[in-house]
Amino acid sequence: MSDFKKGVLRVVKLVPYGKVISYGQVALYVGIPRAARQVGWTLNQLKEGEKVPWWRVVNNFGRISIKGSNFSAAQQRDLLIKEGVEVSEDLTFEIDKYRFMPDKNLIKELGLDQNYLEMISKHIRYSKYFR
DNA sequence: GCTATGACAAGGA
DNA sequence: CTCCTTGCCATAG
Repeated sequence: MSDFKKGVLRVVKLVPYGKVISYGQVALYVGIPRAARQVGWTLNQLKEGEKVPWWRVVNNFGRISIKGSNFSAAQQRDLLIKEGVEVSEDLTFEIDKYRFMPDKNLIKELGLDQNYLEMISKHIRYSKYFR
């Protein structure tokens, strides 16, 4: 398995019950800031046995954007609602209310190198989800 | 090694 | 708000 895929699975597993994370955020924590599309691609490859809470991964605008997959948007909505996320019929919700924000320790555990973190801190667009 | 393909993101019309 | 365009980059073939 590629490092990228391993990283994605690892990050997604960190997201707790009732919280969500965006594709871009996952990419950020894996260490490749603009690989959001690949995160979606990776989740699409999931096999049944892998215990990964894929339904907690959503797009950055508070919308379920799953397409052409083993799973459907309706399924994802049901799973999220079951965890207390109030998803409307049009598949949107208040992402700020449910977004997973790792604390400093957790970020440290991700093992991202210092240069990367420093680089991110200079880009407002990406530093938003590190605190 | 090269091309096409996305469960994306952001900005503009 | 909704569409459209561009940038993006790990895989599959």
